[in-house]
Amino acid sequence: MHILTLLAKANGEWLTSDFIAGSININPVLVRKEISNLRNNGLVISREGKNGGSLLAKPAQQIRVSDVFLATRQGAFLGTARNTPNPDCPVGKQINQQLDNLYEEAENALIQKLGDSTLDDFSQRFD
Amino acid sequence: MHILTLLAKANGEWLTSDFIAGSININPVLVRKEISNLRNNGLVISREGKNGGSLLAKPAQQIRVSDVFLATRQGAFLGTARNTPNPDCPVGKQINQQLDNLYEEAENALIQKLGDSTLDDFSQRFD
DNA sequence: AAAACTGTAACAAATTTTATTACAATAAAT
DNA sequence: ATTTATTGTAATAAAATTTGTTACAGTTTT
Repeated sequence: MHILTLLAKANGEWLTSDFIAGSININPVLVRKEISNLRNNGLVISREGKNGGSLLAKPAQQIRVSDVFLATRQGAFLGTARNTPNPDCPVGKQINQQLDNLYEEAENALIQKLGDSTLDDFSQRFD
Repeated sequence: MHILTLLAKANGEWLTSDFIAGSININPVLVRKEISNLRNNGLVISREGKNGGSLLAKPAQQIRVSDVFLATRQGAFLGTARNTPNPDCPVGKQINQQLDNLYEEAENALIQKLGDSTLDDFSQRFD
């Protein structure tokens, strides 16, 4: 959201990973990695070379916050089952599947809520 | 949820941390730590000594899934801001506050959804 | 040709999570 | 009473994940 907000407020200027990293206060390589992901999800475009940088791929009014969530989430966001429960226990045997079901329902409610507002709405909250 | 589901299906029997750990397939000390948290949140009661263990503090019909979420979440669940953005950037200066606002709204929608079902509903999904 | 960028890989450091060991305190069973 | 089984908790260790760094080839403008 930080990256995208900067891009939304850049008004067509190509922002460099260095500039963005300076605002977030992290390493530019991490910014480039995340931008790579946002690009793969159709939210930004980038150009290489001198005067390169990134730009929103479409108007901020057309990017829902849920699109950002979907692009940036990594697997299940509510609890990542890192353990392998006991298959000989009736609960252990099914718990991961049942939790996945529960999480999916919960996520759908969340996504619906996040679909109510756009990147433009969000970025207008800043001075 | 795994711990609570086992307790819900135990029908008044005191389950030991060893038994629960065997179902989850983790170390019993981790179970005792989480039970300590659930106890502090009024969801389970425990007793020490021989034949000790834990029990639900109230009927599973009276425990909403949102109660479990609220008891077990650690801080903000959507993105934990571990970085300190640049205070000299208009976006950096405000981003954490604005994200907190966004997350809070989103969480409220999630909590409302999770309030629709109870631990009893969840545990009945198991054989 | 030089300068300013991106893209990406390889590696290192820091942080967080998970596991283990240990043991005092407690309560039931014998 | 003593033994046994259990919780509660601290201290420490190991493993996994996240974050940061360095390096450099490739790209595009000047």
